[in-house]
Amino acid sequence: MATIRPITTRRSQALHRIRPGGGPDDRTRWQQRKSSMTREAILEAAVDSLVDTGYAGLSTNDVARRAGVSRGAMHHHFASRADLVEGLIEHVFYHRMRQFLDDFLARLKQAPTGEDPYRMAMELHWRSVQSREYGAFLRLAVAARSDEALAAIFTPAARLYDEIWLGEMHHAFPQWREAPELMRIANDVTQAVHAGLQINGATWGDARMAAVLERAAILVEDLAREARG
Amino acid sequence: MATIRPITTRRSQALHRIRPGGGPDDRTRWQQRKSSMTREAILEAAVDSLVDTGYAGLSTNDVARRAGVSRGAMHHHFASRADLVEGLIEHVFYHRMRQFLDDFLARLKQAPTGEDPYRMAMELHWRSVQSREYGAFLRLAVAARSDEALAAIFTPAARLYDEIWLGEMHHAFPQWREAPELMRIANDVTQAVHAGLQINGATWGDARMAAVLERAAILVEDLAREARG
DNA sequence: GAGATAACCGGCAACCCTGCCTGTTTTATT
DNA sequence: AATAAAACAGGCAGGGTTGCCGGTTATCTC
Repeated sequence: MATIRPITTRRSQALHRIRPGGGPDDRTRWQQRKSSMTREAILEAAVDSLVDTGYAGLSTNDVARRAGVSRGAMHHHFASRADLVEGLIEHVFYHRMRQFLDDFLARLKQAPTGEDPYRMAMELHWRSVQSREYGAFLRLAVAARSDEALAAIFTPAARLYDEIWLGEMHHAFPQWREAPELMRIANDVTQAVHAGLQINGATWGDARMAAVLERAAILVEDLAREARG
Repeated sequence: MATIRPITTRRSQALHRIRPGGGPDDRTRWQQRKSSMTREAILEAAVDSLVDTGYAGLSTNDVARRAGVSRGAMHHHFASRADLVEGLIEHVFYHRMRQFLDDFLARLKQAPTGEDPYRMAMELHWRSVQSREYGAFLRLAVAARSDEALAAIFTPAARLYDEIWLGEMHHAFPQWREAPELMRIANDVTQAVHAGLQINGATWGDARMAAVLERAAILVEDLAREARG
């Protein structure tokens, strides 16, 4: 049983443990450093390509073009399209989560005493679903519904990050410790509503979106009240 | 201002008004009839192709193959991929809505007095988002987020059907007449949650999905209470 | 400094998709 | 019955994508 330490000293260590290989901040070997930089460039371009053209439209050619990298280099880092997709999934999950958690933990640390932490978290999550990475996530999630090969990579990754995510929430909101299932519901409802709004938002317009967001916030507050007593 | 008639005599006339051209049930001219039958077959195959391969992967070739139709016939009915997409969008919206409204109005008519109509409607909607047509809708909605040409066709169609949909709900639940915006929120929350669950469901599993569905149902009942007084 | 190794380059063959275009068969009109 | 028109068939060129492979350059190791 892991001891629960204050979040301010943790800075989402679970995420760091997950991250494979040394990032671009490896100073000793220039070759490896440059290599991992082009790798990152390729993955960033892959996110763009995925968001622009969709999963089926994602082509190694297009990605190499966008990244300003030769097809040879592309093939060196990712031998096949499947390899690229695998790296892409990792990349998308990691960066989206990292972005949210960094923002979240930072604001939790320096929060004004009056601020409602649930509203704050929901607002940050809402911002995170508007990111490029979430666009990529949506593409992948929808494609995985009917592509078994993709699902075989995507679903386990999604489950892993979901687990880490819930763990972080658990640490961030110790008030819910007596009712973890209520917190999980609050989390799931938030994510579901935000995902749904990303799907239907363009049709409904800002006003209707805002109304739904507000109701979701109230629901989470209700759950928090329920958890306290 | 249109007079409000009992739904049982209406059977979603608005939908019939929308539907372009005579369907396959045109008995006079065999040529036209057969033509519209292959057209339907093509569109059905297009739904399959869209769900299987995604919007970018949707190819006229593949659709013709699935429909068991020559490329010539394909080209005759839909001169370009864009034409096919246009027809496909119409087809998907129409059939999904038609399916839901038919089921909904039928069950409303013969509802046992004890049945909660909101739960019933939500259950039917949940079933409808599990349909093939909703899978196609998801593909299109996600693709339209970054494809302007697609969005130019998709968004107006989505708005039109949304309007008809809300109109039908309005007729079906006259109890909300005093608070139409609350009913709209109930509708939007339901659709958003169900969409979000279609995105995240594979990751979360059935138990978590059920919990979210239950909370959404409670929220809708709260809104109904609020609307009554 | 020299060999080993990793990073990168761009061409080739096979395949698929699109849009167009020329025929052929089936149905409608008169 | 004859002409018009709609429905359908399938080939062709142009372009894009994939996976692979031989060659080149930069970096690491000893």
